[in-house]
Amino acid sequence: MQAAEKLFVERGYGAVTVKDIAKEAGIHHASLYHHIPDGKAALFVEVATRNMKRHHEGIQQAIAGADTLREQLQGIASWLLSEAPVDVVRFSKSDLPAIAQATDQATADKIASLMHESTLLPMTHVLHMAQAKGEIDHPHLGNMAGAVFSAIEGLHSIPDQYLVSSRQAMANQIIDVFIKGMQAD
Amino acid sequence: MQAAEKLFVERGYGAVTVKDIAKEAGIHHASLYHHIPDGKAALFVEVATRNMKRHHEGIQQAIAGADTLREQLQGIASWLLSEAPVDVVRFSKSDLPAIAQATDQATADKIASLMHESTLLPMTHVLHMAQAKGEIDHPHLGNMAGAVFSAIEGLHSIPDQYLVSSRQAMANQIIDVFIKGMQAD
DNA sequence: GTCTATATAAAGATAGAC
DNA sequence: GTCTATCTTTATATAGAC
Repeated sequence: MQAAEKLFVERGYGAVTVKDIAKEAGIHHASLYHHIPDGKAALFVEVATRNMKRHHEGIQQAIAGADTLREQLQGIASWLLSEAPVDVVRFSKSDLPAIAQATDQATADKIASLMHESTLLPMTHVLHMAQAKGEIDHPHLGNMAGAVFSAIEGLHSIPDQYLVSSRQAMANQIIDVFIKGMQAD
Repeated sequence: MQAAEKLFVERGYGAVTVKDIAKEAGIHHASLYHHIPDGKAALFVEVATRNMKRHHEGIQQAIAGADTLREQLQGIASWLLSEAPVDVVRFSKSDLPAIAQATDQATADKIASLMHESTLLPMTHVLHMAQAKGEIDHPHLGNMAGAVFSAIEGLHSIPDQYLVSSRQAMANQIIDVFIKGMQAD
């Protein structure tokens, strides 16, 4: 019944009502409270946690299923583009402050940490492994991991009708530019 | 009185209440309706339009104030990092649908177009100019413009306490990688 | 587990005094 | 132009029947 995940992740905490969720699930909104006795904020926390763990899993599998940096990043892009956008800006500036107020700061901090561990750390790890193998040579891999991540996620914002090629093809172009730009002269 | 801009742009339409705006402006929320007789949605439209026009102006000036592609992109980054985040994902997936429902689809479409013209088109133009001068050589400049934009905007999501170097320094690193990656072999 | 009905609180909005 | 007071609608949440 956690199709709440879709709505929360796509539109954010404040922009989704419990009625929206109930409607998506095909039940009356009062019935939802049987499943979420602790209310909307608790549901968001649960759903955000699930979502981040799924992302961690998906990204890890994408990494494990490829050998070269290019293939690994393409696999991560494939995963990210198959999921609802991970809007880190909205998350840190809008969702988490609201959750911190509805519950407490520690809960919000925990989700923020989980997000970082689930998305940026694996990306950074991939770059470090590639650097150890000599595929790239760059002094700021953490920054580059964030940049690649943001660039790929940004593709979600392009409406379908404006797409000239697939988002995956565009992601691959971006990845190629990053890899080439991160190589030693 | 349009300090509503700050709140709307930072947190999004749904996450900001009229009372929040009134409080930020230091007046009672009922007093706000003297200035916004057409309500919250109309205010958002007005504010979003202003915001996009300011961005267009800021980006154009950053471009005009520099000669090389690197300096122009650094100038654009400096502008973007001095402003509240432009969260295109939240905008397209959350804010605009809400505005379309509160007003009409045409109004939402207009803002979306303005956003594209104000941010991505100037960035793309810069890349095309640089290509004409031989600074870069890449077949998908529109995609690259979006990628640079998203990568820079993503820096907003890093909390101050986690910054090891300034956002501008990180933006410059990203720009260098992009330029090098977009150059011909 | 799901519904109807209802309570409570918050948000958007208006009226009218000053 | 700003306030207090009030209205309406919407949202979160609970109670209790089925």
